[in-house]
Amino acid sequence: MNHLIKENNFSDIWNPNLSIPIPAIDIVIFTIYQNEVCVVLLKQELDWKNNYILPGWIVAKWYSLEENFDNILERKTGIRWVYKEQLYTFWNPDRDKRWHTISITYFALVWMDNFLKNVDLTKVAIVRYSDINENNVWFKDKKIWTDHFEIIKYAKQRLKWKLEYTNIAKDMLPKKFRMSQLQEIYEIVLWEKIDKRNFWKKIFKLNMIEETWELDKSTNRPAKLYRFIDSELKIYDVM
Amino acid sequence: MNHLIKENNFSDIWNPNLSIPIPAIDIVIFTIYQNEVCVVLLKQELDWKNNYILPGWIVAKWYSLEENFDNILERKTGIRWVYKEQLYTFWNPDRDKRWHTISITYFALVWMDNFLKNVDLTKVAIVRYSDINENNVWFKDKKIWTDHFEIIKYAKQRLKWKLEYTNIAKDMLPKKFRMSQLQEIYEIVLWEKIDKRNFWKKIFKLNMIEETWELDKSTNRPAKLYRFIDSELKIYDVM
DNA sequence: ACAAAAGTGTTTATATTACACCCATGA
DNA sequence: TCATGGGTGTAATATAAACACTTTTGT
Repeated sequence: MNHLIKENNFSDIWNPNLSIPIPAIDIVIFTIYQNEVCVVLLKQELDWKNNYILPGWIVAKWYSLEENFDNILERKTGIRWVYKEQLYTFWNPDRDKRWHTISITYFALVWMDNFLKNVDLTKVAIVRYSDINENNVWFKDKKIWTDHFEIIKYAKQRLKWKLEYTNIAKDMLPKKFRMSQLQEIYEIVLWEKIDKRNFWKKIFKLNMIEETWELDKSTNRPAKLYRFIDSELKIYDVM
Repeated sequence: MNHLIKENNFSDIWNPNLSIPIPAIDIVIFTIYQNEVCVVLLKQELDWKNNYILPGWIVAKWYSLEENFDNILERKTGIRWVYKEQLYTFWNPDRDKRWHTISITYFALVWMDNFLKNVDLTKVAIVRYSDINENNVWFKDKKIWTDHFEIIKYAKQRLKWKLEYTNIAKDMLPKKFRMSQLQEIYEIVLWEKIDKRNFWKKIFKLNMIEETWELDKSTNRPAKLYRFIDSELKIYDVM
């Protein structure tokens, strides 16, 4: 761990007379695991329930939002170097009336293999998006706050939109990948079956990826490996 | 003025040891005036320069972001009841190093006639978007902060996107309008000439507007008046 | 020889673009 | 009667969708 913002208990801000709300960052981390969209949440023993919450913490002064994001992500989950994007800033309708926070939300994407190398699994839970529902209740009696659920839904929507008109899929894949792996990401996130010939044409018309001339022999018939042309997020005019 | 958040000098937050940044709202108000996209800015005498700034102020605790927005907008400009949309939350790279604010930015749209009824023109300036430029300098020696310029550019981009796939134009028009007025909005904001037959087909395929069966006789040949079908913002699948 | 995933084109339907003339009214 | 903006349809092009069989390898 380097460049972590020094531990700060923020003891000065709990004064009930403070006239401003407290800015905080909350992070929705998505990854594809077992052919499903999954969310990384913190396990938290709170009150009498077993709750899951989004990784998040108070924003420290004199550091940029990005620095605060990196710091909170690493501290809370052990993960570093992810794709991140700001989502929205929510007013947090105080769950417990003792304080007022403003939640600046981000979403992050990780390729599962990278994720497993870095994450601290004692701290986090991997939860299928489809297991999170309107009633705030999951299998195994786990619960999530309604406001966090709303944020996750919003993030999922953003992910779908981005997939259709950017090269964001690169953050859910290894550097080199088979065309079928790319298509799988689209099918899982967009939740629809895609014709592979049409998919191929779409991707190549966008000039999103290129051949590496290497072969992946792990499947029966070896498959060409592709890579993304742009290493940064690229927004395409249409798709 | 009703329901205004009570005046608050926020005297407690200027303590240099406060460990959190100060959340603030900044508002980009767009309107169409003299066939151009214009921005509503505050005139401010600051230091030795004549500056224009975005209307904005610190977020008060225990009020939602929306309530804070309405309050700030009315207090700073006299305007009420506008279309508003949150844009992005920026880290404000302290212009003057004495404090650290986080800027939660919104953009707002007003139809010029409504605007003129409500606005306090002693407080604000109407500035053509095209007169704001990279060098922070305008005609008449007026300046704007670089960070505010970036926010305005971002807002303008958002406006263009929204125009293409939502009914947001309703907030820049009277309740009933001629088709040519609607097309004018599109031509001004998108900055391109549009074929009126194709425009007609596009708008009606989206089911965005309907005829009122009234005629506007103010032009040479009377024109049909239309109105928007949905009174709320509607996002169309494609356009 | 069989199973499994890779690879590859054409046809059809839909959506978008380009384009020009007549009409109703006020001055 | 002329100037002004309003009103209207069709053909061409581009884009998107539907669709099935062959190939290569491992077992």
